[in-house]
Amino acid sequence: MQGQLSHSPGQGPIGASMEDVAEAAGVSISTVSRALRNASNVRPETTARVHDAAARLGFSASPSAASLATGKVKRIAVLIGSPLTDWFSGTILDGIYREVRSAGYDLLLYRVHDADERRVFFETLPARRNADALLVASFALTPDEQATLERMRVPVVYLNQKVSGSAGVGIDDRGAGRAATEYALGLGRRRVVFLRERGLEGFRWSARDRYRGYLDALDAAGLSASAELVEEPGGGRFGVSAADRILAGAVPVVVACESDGIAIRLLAALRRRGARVPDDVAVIGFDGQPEGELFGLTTVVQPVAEMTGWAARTAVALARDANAPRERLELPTVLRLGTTTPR
Amino acid sequence: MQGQLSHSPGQGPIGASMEDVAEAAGVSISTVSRALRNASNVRPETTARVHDAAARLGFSASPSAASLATGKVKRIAVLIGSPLTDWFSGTILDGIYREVRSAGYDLLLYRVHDADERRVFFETLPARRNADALLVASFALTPDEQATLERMRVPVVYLNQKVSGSAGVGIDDRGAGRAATEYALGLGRRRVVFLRERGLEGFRWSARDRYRGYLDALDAAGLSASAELVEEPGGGRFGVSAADRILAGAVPVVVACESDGIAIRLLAALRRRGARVPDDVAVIGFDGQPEGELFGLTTVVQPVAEMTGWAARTAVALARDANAPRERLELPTVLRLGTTTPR
DNA sequence: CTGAAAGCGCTTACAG
DNA sequence: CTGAAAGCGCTTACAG
Repeated sequence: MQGQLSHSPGQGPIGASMEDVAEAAGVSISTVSRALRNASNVRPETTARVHDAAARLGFSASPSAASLATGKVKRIAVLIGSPLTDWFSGTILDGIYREVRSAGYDLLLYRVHDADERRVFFETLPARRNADALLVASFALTPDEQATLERMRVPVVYLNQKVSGSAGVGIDDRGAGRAATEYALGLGRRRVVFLRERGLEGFRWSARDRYRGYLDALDAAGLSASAELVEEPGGGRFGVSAADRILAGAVPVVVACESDGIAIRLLAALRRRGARVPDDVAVIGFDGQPEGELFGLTTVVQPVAEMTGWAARTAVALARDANAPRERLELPTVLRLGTTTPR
Repeated sequence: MQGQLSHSPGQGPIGASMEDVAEAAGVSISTVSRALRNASNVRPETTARVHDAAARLGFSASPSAASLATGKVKRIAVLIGSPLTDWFSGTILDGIYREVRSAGYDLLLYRVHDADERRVFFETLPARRNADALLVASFALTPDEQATLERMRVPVVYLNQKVSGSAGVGIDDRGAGRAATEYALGLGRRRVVFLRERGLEGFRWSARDRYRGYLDALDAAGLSASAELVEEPGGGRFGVSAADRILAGAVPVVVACESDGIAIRLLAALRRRGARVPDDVAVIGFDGQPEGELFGLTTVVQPVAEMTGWAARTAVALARDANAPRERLELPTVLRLGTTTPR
C-alpha cells in the first residue's frame, strides 16, 4: 500500500470505479471505456452489458482523469466584462449556455468588473488549461491583454470586439451610433446628447464605439458635441441627475443612450419629473431589450441571438479543433421606432 | 514511444511542464510542486528559485492532473432555475462569483429552464465529480431530484428552498407574501389579485410560496381569492393583457406581484393605458430590485446580498470539507413603501 | 528541507 | 472485437 494517498479521510466512497464496472460486466476496463463512449468497435451486446453494469453501480467517469488522458477538458470559459445583472449579459449567457451544453461542454464563468478583478484575471489566467476555448464578451482588451490571451494557447472567440486575426462576431457599433444620431438630428431638435454609464470606460468596447459614432454624426453635421452625460452605473438613482441636467436645458432635446437599460431608467426619471416624452425630451436606446417595447422605446436593435449563437458555435468548433477556421462576422442593426421619438 | 498518445496532432506545445521547471530550478518535481503551492516545508530560497523558473517558462499547472491527485476539482457548480436575464439570477450569480473566486474556486454554471433541460440535468448529473459543491438557486426540486443529488456525493447548498437536512438559506416567502397581502387588504380596496408568470410552476419555489401566503391572508380575512393572474413569461408583451384584465374590473384594485420585474412591466402597461397608479390600481412588488425605486415601487425587499453571501461561503466551506456543518438560515424581509400604493 | 516512487482514473496505440 | 500496458501531469507518504 506504499504510495496509497491517505489525504481524503472521511470522504467516503466516491462511487464505483471503472474497474468495478469492468468486473461486473466481465470485461476489461479498456472495453468499459470504449463501450461507455459508444465506440463503434465494441460488440453491441458488450456495450449493452457495460452500460447496464455502469447504471447498476451508479458509475460516472472522472472528468479529471479523462481530461488528463485526452488533453481536452470539455469546458468552455466565458469572460464577461459587464455586470451579470445587465440584460445583455444575461441574454448572451443564456444563449451561450444553450449551445455549449448541447455540444457536450460545461460552462465556466469568469467576470471582470473592476480594475482589480481584471488584474487578477490576467495575472492568474484561470482559464488556462482549464477550458478548451474562451469566449470574451463585450469586453475591451488592451493589446497587452490580447497578447497574454494569445500566449495562453486557448482559442479565443470575441463577442462584440474586433481583434484582428481572432475569431469574432459583432455589430458596427460606431456606424449604428452614427445612424441613430443622424436620425436624432433629423428630428429638428437643438440638442442631441449622449448618455452613458461612468466608470466602465476601459471595459465596454461597444459603449465607447457608439459614442464615437455619435461624435461622427455631429461632426458631419457641423455641430459640436453637447457635453456628454455620464452617470454612475447601476443603483436606483441612475438617471435622476441626468434627467435634471437634461431638463435644466429648457430646450427640446434628444438623448441617445448607451443601452436600453439606461434609456428605461432615464424614462422613469423623466416621468417622475413630469417631463413630456417625446415632446420635451425624445429618447433613443440601444440593444432591443424586450422590456423597452413596453415603454415604447425607440431603439437600435442588435441581433443578439444571432451573435451569441455564432460565437458559441465557433467556440465549440475551436474547442474541438484549435485549427478550425477563425472567421469574423459583422451583423446588421435595425432602428426600431417607438413612441419615445416624435413621428 | 510505445504508449505515447498521438491523438493531438497539430496541437502544438501546451506549455512548460513541471519537469521543465524542475530542471530549470535545479530541483525535483516534488519540490516544484511544494514550492508552487508555497508549502512551509521548503527553504525560502528554493521556493523563490522555483517561482522564478516557473514564471520564466510561463508554467501553469494542469488542473486536471492536480484534481486527479487530490480528489478535489476546485470548482463550485451553480444550478439556476430562472432565466439568467432575471434581475435575481444576475444578482445572485454576481455575488456567488465574487465569493467563490476569492476563495480560489472556479464557477461552473448550470441552468435549467424547461422540463427538457431539467430531465437532461438529472439524468446526466454533469456536476458529478465535476464540482466540489453544488449551489442550487431558486429552484424547486422534487423529492426524487433531491435524492438524486444526495446520491451524487457532492455537498449541496440551497438558496431559497427548504430541504431538511441540507444546508440552505432563504426568506419566509409564504409569510412575506401573506404580510404583503395583509398590507394590501388594509388599503381598503375591494380586489386584491396576485400576478405571476406562467409556465414555471414546478421550478420557482418562491413564487409558489408567495402565492400561498397571498391565499393565507385572504383566507384569514374571510375572503375568497380573486382569479389569480398568470401571464406568459418574458417578452415585450408581458403585463399587457394583465393590465387589460385588471382595468376591466372597474374597481380600485391592488396587485401583488411575484417579483419586481413583473411589477415594473405591469406598471408600464398600466401607464400606457392611462390608468392612474395608485388611485385606480395599486401595485406591490417583491424583491427589492434597484430599478423598482425609480418607479416608486412599493415592494417586499429581500436581503439578496446576505443570502447569496451566506450560501456561497457555505458552499466553499463544504467544498473544502464535506463534513463542515450544514446549517439552515432564514433571513427577514422588509416592506418598502413607495408611491405605487396609497399613503 | 529534499527526492524517488507510487498512485489518482481514465484513454488509446499496439498486439492479438 | 478485446485486453494488457503505458502514459497523461500532478501530489504526497515515506525515507533520508
